[in-house]
Amino acid sequence: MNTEHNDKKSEPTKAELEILKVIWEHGTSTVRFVNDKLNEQREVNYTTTLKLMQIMVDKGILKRDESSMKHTYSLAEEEQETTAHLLEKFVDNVYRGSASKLVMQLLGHKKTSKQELQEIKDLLKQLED
Amino acid sequence: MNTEHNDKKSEPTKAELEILKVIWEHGTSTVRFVNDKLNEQREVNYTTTLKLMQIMVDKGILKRDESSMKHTYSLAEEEQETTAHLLEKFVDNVYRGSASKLVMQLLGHKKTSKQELQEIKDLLKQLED
DNA sequence: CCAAAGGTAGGAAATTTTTCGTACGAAAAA
DNA sequence: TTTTTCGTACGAAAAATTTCCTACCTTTGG
Repeated sequence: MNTEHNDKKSEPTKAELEILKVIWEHGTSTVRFVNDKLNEQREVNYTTTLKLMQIMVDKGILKRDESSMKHTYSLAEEEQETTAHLLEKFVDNVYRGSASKLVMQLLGHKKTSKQELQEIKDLLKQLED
Repeated sequence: MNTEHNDKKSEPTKAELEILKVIWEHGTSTVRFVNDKLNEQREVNYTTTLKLMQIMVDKGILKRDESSMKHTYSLAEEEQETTAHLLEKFVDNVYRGSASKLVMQLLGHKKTSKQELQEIKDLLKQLED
């Protein structure tokens, strides 16, 4: 028996999601890189980010490559798997499971740009097969 | 100066969202009612729910009517305002602001029923005006 | 009137999440 | 070689969230 893993497929917390966002956008990263990105938004201590990423490995959200001194961290699960899971929960929690209610609000929302709207329509057209 | 209010438009926490769900579904409620609903899912102590709802009043998420002994709690903000706000954040956090990416995943998702899918399509058709 | 049932208030404990201090090892620079 | 820089490990503090205990008040039933 080697490493001690935490098996529960736990949801990322708020701070963990921030880190995920960086890795989703830039791919496999070092702690230094992620921390620098976070610091473009707000001040975070390096060891804070390190600790969080270690926790995420323990939770099974990230994988760590320890072969070189500067460990690199990558996704344990595809971005789409994770977001799909988050989306499902979100629809349940906020729209009582009604995906169409969500889309309705999205389309009615001023912040959704014309371009986004057009993309969504195109998408739907494609689905007519 | 009378009551001490907390002005920050703070996001509901996880536990608070559970309570919001009940009030969204059933409207203005007493603590007893909300607590009973919650207990259909998991065991929660009455005073826990009470405390949470008091906190939500302080945060400005709920309003309290204290005129009768059994206080009743109602929404301080329309359901749609709240969910729109949550949705916007969700799109930003999980889909880097791309609403179409979200819809794409929703449509591709097995858990989205045929019926939901049809509703969404109809909705889009309606928007062709 | 008295007891029981059911309500609110508020502090504090318990838990979870976030942050950081300190120790220590490896690599790079002087 | 020595010092400085940069990395990880890990425990524990701090902060946020969730839970519940206790006190006390009001209403209801006997």
